[in-house]
Formats: sequence, structure tokens, C-alpha cells
Amino acid sequence: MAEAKTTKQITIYDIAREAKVSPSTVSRVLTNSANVRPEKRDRVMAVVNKYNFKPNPLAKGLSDTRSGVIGILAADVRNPFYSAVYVACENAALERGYRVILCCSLEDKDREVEQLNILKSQRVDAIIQIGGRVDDVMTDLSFAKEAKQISANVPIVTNGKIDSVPCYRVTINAIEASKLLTEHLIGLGHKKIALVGGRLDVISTYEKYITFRNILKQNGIPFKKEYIVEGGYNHDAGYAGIKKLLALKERPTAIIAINDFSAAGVMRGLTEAGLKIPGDMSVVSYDNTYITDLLVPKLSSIDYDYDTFGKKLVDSAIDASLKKDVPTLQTVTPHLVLRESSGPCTK
Amino acid sequence: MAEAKTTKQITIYDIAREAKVSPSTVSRVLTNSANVRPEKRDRVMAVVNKYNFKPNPLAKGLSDTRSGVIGILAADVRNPFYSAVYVACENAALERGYRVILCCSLEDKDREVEQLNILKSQRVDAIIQIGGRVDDVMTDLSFAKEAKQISANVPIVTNGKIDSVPCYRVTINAIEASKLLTEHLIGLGHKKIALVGGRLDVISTYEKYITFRNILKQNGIPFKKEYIVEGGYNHDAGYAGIKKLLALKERPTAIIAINDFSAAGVMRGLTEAGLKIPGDMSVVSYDNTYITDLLVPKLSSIDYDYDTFGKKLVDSAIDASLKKDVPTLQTVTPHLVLRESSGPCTK
DNA sequence: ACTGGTTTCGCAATCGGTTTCAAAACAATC
DNA sequence: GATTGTTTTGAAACCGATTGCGAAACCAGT
Repeated sequence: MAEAKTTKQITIYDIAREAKVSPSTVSRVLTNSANVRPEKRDRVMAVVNKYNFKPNPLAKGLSDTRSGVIGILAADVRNPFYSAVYVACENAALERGYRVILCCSLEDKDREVEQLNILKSQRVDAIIQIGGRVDDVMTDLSFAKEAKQISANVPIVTNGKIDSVPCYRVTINAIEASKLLTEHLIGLGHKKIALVGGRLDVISTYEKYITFRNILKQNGIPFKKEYIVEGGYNHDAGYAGIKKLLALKERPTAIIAINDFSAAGVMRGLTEAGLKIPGDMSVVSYDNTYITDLLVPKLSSIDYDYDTFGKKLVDSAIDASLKKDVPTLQTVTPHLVLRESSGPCTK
Repeated sequence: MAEAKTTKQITIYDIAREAKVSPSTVSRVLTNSANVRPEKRDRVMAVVNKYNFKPNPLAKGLSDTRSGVIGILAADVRNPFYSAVYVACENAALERGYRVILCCSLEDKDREVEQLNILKSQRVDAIIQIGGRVDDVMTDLSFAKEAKQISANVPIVTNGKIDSVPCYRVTINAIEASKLLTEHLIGLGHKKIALVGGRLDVISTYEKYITFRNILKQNGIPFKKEYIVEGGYNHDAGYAGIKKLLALKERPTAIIAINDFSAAGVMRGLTEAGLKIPGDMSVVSYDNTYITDLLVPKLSSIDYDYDTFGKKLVDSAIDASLKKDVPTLQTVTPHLVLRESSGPCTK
């Protein structure tokens, strides 16, 4: 153990002494909160730069009761959708001089409540919640209770919907997304289109489903109940889904998967069955994560422009924490990224 | 928008008043730093629980100069390897009552330096750096300078190697990993094995390469220079690599890709060329991220047991920050996860 | 009951900033 | 040059914890 000469921290008092001003003046310079004579300001800045001095954020947070940190509660950053959103948020936050702390609930309810507590005790200025959480009906009440209590002090912004807790929302326009995909396939001549993966009690999934039906109707295409295969949001859900569909006497010619993961499962099922994509069947999906590029063939998918998504999330979060006016609901508009997995209907 | 009655924070003084003790006693109870009469302790805890009181970490950090936060500097959390390590670290940190703050450098050198500054100003207790950084020769000097300055106060632990900056290392046993893969393929009868992706100036990649040659030698298999195809660590590198190899008059029968991404590229190249995996060619790789499960066929890969990896990283970080003795170098032992992408040599 | 030794406890200082308040400095006006 | 108004400035209080120090309480032991 080397000398524990804990290299005493430089404080504004040190700066003050060396610049021959009072600590208050240093503080004022650093926050440019009031007018200080240019001459002194320069003296102070010179010393500040000399030592590359950075004010202690703990002390700062203590006195002005703002931490400069925004908490991000993501379901699981290992999921590329969340990591994409996370990185976009980190960028946007950095841009505005805020730090970010990330917590992954890993879909575990208890843990989610605990995370909320951590964020609370970290005194974050705002919380961004991105994840599958739909509403409190599906979830435990302790979360709702905790969240409600917290949201009294700290604004919460989410990409979903948290019933019973006041929060700001920045959501993806699922209706538009679904429209893009459905019309794309119809434009290619497909009439037998199946939906794979996702639960209809998840609001965004439900919106996609309803829109799908509407577009079908608008185009005079009959809706078939057996082409809707609910499931999870992962690879296995897609795999299971396509197996069911392939067992049908009248198979679909195109699949809309609920996300890239389930699309991967669908594609595995198809490949194993010896079917060609998109020759025998087209596959498209939502999210446009990097796994679209890994699959063979490359997957066409709906992109959300993660950068502006992240920006809207953190701008809302920060502005709300500053008590500025923030729209309660914002949306980001999706667009379709075409790759190799969808093609004209051949039968 | 409810009243902006910033719901005054509950402090240790409030607790003290209600429990009829002094603030110091409350503090002692909360930190159980000294013995306090059980009776009073109970009184205090009752009030604490009543309000679900959490001491303000800013104030705490201010006085004891520990923030309870460890900073994680990851190259890019969108990469599943890093996100896996990150989540493991988050878990391990939570386990020990620490919080974590994540920064992604996105391979940008300037940004990396900036992140270092952020972590510094956040007064993190320790820094964990996971990323491709090899040594300072490849990197800018400002990072080295900054890191050096910081490491004087805050321990840095990395999975790589930072020359010129004192740090603790927890690395993957690349030699063992390479051995596992190479021997696995040789065991299946392969004699023409190629390495795809990765740069030999990256230490871990180099170790894998050398081990590969050694094992070949031990088994009396001739080494062929044209079977080594350097490249990046992504899908495209694998794709480009396999194209080169397929152009050879004597093609290899098995591929070791530097990670799952490049393996995906390799597999695409193979599939496009109409070759069967593993029938015509076996493919294996390092990292065992979830994308191994997405590919067709599922990819055999080297796993690192991310949980213990993360645990070692954070244990080292925390213990070092506590001035405990921590080994300078630790390793995690890899093991092979067999799936469908490797099979016996058929020619 | 008194003494000596431990525990337990509270006062007050401290951590490193921000901010209020009033005094000091400056400028402008008559 | 005296007076009024406006900027600048520094002293001191404050944010919410922790902690050193000494006083008070407790516990035998005689």
C-alpha cells in the first residue's frame, strides 16, 4: 500500500487564494451567475485552467439540489434495441452536460423496484424508462407505488405507458410503422401476410395489429385469424411461430415479425424447412437493430432514428426537471429500411 | 402539473427529531459505525422505515469522500460482448451495494478522454475499462496522460492492457481459449484451419494466433500463412475474409473467427457460395454472445462466464479503492460451448 | 456511595460548493 | 463635491451527511 497521501482535492478556496479573490467570486465565475469584473474573471480562469480544476459535483449537487445526472432504466441493455436507445440517450445527455446512470431491470420486477430506489437515492434529476412495461395491470403494485411516490419529485419519461403514474411519453409511432410494413408487402403483391411474435396486450403491439387489419381492409384483402401468431419478443417466439404457420394448409407468403429477434427465429425455421427468403416467403420486422445485417439474407426492418429518439427522451427529461413546459406526448416517426429479405409475391 | 412544492427532502435531522435522538446517532445507526443502544437503534429504524428514508449520497460522498459509484468505460455497449460484461459488472456492483455509471467511448479517442474527465468529476471510487484499447502506442497521448493522472487517485482495472498507466488487469485467458478451439477442430479431423478477423497487434489476438501455431505444430500439422486473414472485429471483416479464403486453390475446411460478428460474416459468405455448414466447412468463434443463437446453423463459440468475469472486475475495482490488496493480474478461464456449426472433416 | 473503566451519545466542525445579504466600489447626476 | 443608483465583492449561512472529542450514562467492584 503506497503512501495513502490521498492527494488532497483542489477546492475553490485554493483557487480563490491563488487568484486573490473570495471563494464566492470563484463560484460566480464558474457558474457565470453574476457579473464579475472581467479582470478578476480572467485571474480566476487562469488559475482554474492552470490546475484543470473541476468543481466537485457532489458538493455542487448538495447545495443546489441538482445532481446533473439522469437515470436510465432499461429493461436489458444486452438487447440491441435498448442499447441503441441507451447510447442515443447518453449522447444527447452528454451534449447537454448531463451524466447518465444506467440500470437494467432484466425484466425482474423486484429488481426494477430496487433500481428505482437506487435512482432515487442517487438523487437523479429525471428518470428515463425504456422497456416493455405496459401498464400496471400487468405489473406488480409495488412498482406503481414506488414510481408514483418518486414521480412526485422527479419527472419520469418513458417510451411506453405507465398507467396511474404521471409521466411524459416519447413513443414510436407504431401505427405508422405498421402501415409502412403492411403496405410495403401489399405493394409487392402479397395477400397472405402473417404476424409473428408479440403480445396483443402490449399497447404498441396492439396498435400494430389493428393498423395491420385496417390496411388489409382498405386493400380489400381478407383477414385471417390463423395468420396472427402471438408470442414473446425473442428468437424462440419467431421460431415457434413460423412452425405453426408452416403447418397450415394455406401458408402465408410474407411474415411481419414483431422485432429482429423473432425475425431471426422465423428465418431459421424457413431455412430449416428448405424455403428460400424472399423467394418462397418474405420476412420483415421492426426495430432495425444491427442484427438485420447479420442474418442471411439481410433483413428489411423498420428504423426509428435512434438519435432523435434519444434526444427527445433526454430533452424531455431535462426540461421537465427544470420545470419547463414539456409536451406530455411526443412521437418519433419510423421509416422502412429495405434490404434483401422481402420480394415480390410469386404465387 | 401538481404544485411545485418541491417536497422538501427528508434529512437525518428530521429523523433525529422524530426519534428523539441526535443526528449523529441517526448517522451511526445508518452506517452502523459504532454501538448504539438497541433501544435507540430501534427507535431510529422505526422512523427510517416509516418514511423509507435514504440518506443523500451527495452529502455522504462529500463528507467521507467516497461516492459509492464505480465508473465503467466501455467501448460500445451496443456490441453484445461489452453489454454482456457491462451487465455482469452491474450485477456484481449492486451485489456489493455500489452503483455504476456507464460511459461509451464509441471508439472515439477524444470522447474517451472526455469520459475519463466525467468519471473524474463524478468522483467515482474506481474505474473499470473494458474495450479494445491495447496500449498507448496505438492511442493518443492525451488519454495516457489523463489516465495516468487519474490513476494516481482512482484505481483503474481493465480487461486489456494500458502501458504506462498503472492498473489492475482481469483478462481472458486467450491462450487457453485458442487452445480449446484449435484442439476441438483438430479433434474433428480438420487439418486445414484458417483464422479470420482480428489484428495481430492486439495483444489478445496475437496470443490466440501464437497458440494456434503452437498447437498445430504439436499435432504435426503444417502452418499455412495464407490461412491467416487479418481484419477488423465485425461482420464485414468476416465476410471479406471468407471471400479471400474461398478464392484459394486449396480451401480450408474449418474457420476460427475472431468473434461472433466476424463469424456471422463468414457464414454469410459460405451460404452465399452455396456451401453447407458444417458439412462443407466448420465455423467456430470467440465470445459466445447471443448472436450465436441467431445464426443458422447455431454457432459454436468460446464462452467466458461473464458473471465471474464481471465479478472479478468489480471486486478488484472496489477492493483496490479500499486500499486492500488486489492481485495485479487475474484471468478468467474460457470454455467451449458446442452448437451446430462445427463437425467432422469430410475431405 | 464512591471510584474507575466502558459505552453511548451529542456538540460542533468538516466536506466543497452556492447563495443571501449587506458593505464596498464605481458611475452618473446635479 | 455631494448624492443617488448600480455593480462588484466578500462574509457567512446553508445544503445533508460523517466524525473527533469530550461529557454523560452505565456498569461493576469495593
